Amino acid sequence: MDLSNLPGHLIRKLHQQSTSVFQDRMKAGGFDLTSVQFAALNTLDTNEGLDQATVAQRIAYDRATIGAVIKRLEQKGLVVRRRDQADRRAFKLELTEQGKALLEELRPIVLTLQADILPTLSELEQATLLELMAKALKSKAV
Amino acid sequence: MDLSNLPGHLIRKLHQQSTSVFQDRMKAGGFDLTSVQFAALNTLDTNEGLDQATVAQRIAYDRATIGAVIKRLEQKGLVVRRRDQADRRAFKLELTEQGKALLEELRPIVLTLQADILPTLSELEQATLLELMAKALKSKAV
DNA sequence: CATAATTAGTATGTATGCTTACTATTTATC
DNA sequence: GATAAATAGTAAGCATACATACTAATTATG
Repeated sequence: MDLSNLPGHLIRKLHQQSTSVFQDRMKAGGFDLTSVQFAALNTLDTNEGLDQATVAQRIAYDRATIGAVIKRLEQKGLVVRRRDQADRRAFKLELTEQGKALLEELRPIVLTLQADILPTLSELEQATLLELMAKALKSKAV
Repeated sequence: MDLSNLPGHLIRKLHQQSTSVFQDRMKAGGFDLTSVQFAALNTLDTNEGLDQATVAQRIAYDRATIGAVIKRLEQKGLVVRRRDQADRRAFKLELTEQGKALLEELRPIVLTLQADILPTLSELEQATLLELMAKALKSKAV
């Protein structure tokens, strides 16, 4: 039984390649941010005042994981957490000026890097792959 | 900037879906094994006496990660490690009878589960996706 | 053949990623 | 309006995943 052609294995390796490219580019640019941290940061910019649970849902992580991610973003001075007065269980999250500035700086880099995740595919092949992945993620029957 | 259509994000979510299906099926069958542990086990069956570094290379993990994985497989009584007399830095890894039996039991389940990772794609679409992923993993120019 | 470079595995530290259980608070329900 | 159910966040535990540094052993090189 050869695993190497099974979906699970191919997907895992592709994910590995993807995060590796992201990390390399961040390191090359002198930035200290993971792809998860970037995703959280980016979600907050377009939606000021979200709480952690909503951020988690938007980028498809569980609450426990996002809690730790936000904690690190806060420690880096990129995000602030304020108790939501309307719902005192929750925090309202906001980017700091530093967070906004970093995000503006990172966005073009992250956009550029996407093509390098799939360097051996033609434009058409990349588009096809993205389309199929998006479809594969839609409404699992289960 | 919408991340949801970028390669990195789609790949991560697909990976998430993939591991989730694997875990669900294992749990449903009453098995206690992760996809990584299965991959290691499967590699050892077809290649008795491999060392950890080679296993890591075969399934594309780093040495530190595979060391912990093998340790857990050993604790579960599925694998034994013997010092390689020809190279006393290394261990030769072998499946126990229990390991072999479990593997035989799991293989058909793992094969079946692969289709459920991509439930919304047609046969042709699945084949196309696998082909493109395989190509995307080939010889990164860098 | 002595020493340098490499290699196998471990240890440590950081960061996901998920589960279960817990507290505090809010919403639903009777 | 009291109580039950649900929700936000945290805590603890387990399992990847990778980088760096370390020890022990092997191989390359002068």
